[in-house]
Amino acid sequence: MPKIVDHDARREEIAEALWRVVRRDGIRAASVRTIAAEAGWSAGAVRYYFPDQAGLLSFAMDLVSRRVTERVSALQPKGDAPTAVLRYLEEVIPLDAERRSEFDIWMSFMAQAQAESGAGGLRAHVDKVQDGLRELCETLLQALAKEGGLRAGTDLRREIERLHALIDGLALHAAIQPDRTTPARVRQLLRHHLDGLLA
Amino acid sequence: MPKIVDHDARREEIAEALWRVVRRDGIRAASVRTIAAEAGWSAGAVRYYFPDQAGLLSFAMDLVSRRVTERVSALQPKGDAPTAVLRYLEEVIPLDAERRSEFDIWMSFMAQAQAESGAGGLRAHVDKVQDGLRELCETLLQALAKEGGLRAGTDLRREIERLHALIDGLALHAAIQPDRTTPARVRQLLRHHLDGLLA
DNA sequence: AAAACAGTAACACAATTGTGCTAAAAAGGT
DNA sequence: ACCTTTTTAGCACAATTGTGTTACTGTTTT
Repeated sequence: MPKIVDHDARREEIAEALWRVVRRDGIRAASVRTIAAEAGWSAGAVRYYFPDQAGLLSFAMDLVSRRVTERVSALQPKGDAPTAVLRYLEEVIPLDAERRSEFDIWMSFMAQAQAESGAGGLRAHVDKVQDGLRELCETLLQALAKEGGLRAGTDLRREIERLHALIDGLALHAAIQPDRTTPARVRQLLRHHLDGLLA
Repeated sequence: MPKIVDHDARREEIAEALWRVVRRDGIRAASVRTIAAEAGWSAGAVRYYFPDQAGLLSFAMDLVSRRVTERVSALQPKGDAPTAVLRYLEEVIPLDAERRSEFDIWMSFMAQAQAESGAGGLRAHVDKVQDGLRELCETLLQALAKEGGLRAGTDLRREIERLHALIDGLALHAAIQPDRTTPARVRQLLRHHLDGLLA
C-alpha cells in the first residue's frame, strides 16, 4: 500500500489556510487556487481532499465551531461561582488577536450562510453554534442559581437570553473595536452584569 | 442638452440591486455583471455611475447606514420616557423581514470590512455606524436619567456600553434566529433591561 | 524487485471576472 | 429639424474562476 496521510489532519490544515485567506482578503478571495497557494500545495492536491469548493467552505466553517467548543470544554471551573462563570464567558469573546481573527472569519461565514439560495449547509452550522452558546449561558446561570443564589423572582429563561445577547454583542464589539472594547472593559461589564443577577 | 438623470438616485437604485444580490447569493456573487442584470441595465451603464467595483461596494455599504440613520431620525418621541426609549431601540433591531434583510447585508459588509488588506474605506463605515449606535444609547440613557431617574449610583458610561452590546446581540439573534427571537420577545427583554436601570 | 495504490501536479475548458475602450442612442436647447 | 452632451450598450482582453481529466510520483506491501 502507498503513502498514508491523515486525511482529517490534512483537511484541517487546508481549512486553516482558507481562514488566513478570508482573514486577509475577505471571503470573496477564497478561491481554490488562492487557498492552495496559501497552504503551499497545488490546486489539484486541495481538490483531492475537497472535491468541490462548497465542501471546503462548509468544513472550514464547522472547524471554527469545533475549535471553540474544544476550548470551552477544556476549561476547568476554578474559584468561586461568579469568577468561574466569568472565565467561561471570556472564552467565547475575542479578547486577543487570534480569537479576533477567528471571530472575523466566523462573521464572514455567518454572512455567507444568511444568503437565501444555496449555502444550505452553512445555516446548520450557525444554528449549532447559536444553540451551543445558549446552552452555555443556561448551564452557567443554573450553576449560579444553585451555588450563589440569584435574586428572588428571577426569570431564568429571560436572563439566559439576555446574557446570550450581551456576550454576542460584546464579542462583536471586541472584534471590530478592540481599542475601545478592551479585555479589561469586557470583564468589568460582564462582572457588573452578573452582580446585578446575584442576590 | 441631453437627457438628465438624477445621479444620486440612480446610484441608490444600483446599490439596492447590489443589496438584493448579496441577500440572495452572498457577497461572493456581487459582480458588476450580476448587479447590472439585477438592476435591469447593462454592465456598461453601471460602470458609468461606478467607475470601479470597490466604489460601488463602499457606496452600497454607506447607503445602508444612511437609511438606518434616516429612520431613527424620523422617529418622534411619544409616550412616557421608557416607552419612547423602547421605540428607538426597536428601530435598530431587525424585527421584520425587510430589516432582517438589511441586517444580513450589513453583516456581509462588516465581514468584508474586517479583511486586513484593502477594504480600507469600508472600515470607516463600520466605525461610523458603531459610533452612531453608541451615541443613540447615550442619548436615550441620558434622557432616561433626566426624566425618570436612574437608580442611585448608576455608572452611566458602563450602562451605555452594556445597552449597546445588548442591542447589537439582540439584532444578531433577531436576524439569524427570527423564529426564536420574536419581536415580542425582543421587546420584553429590552423592557426588562430598562426596568432594571430605573429607580 | 515489482506491483498496487494513495497522493500530487498539471493541463484543459468553458464560464466569469474587472476594467478599458468605442460606438450608438437618447433627449433637451437652439 | 439640428446640434451637443449625457447616457447606454457593446465589444475586447487578459486574468481568474470551478471543475473534469489525465499523467506522474512516491511509498508500502507482497
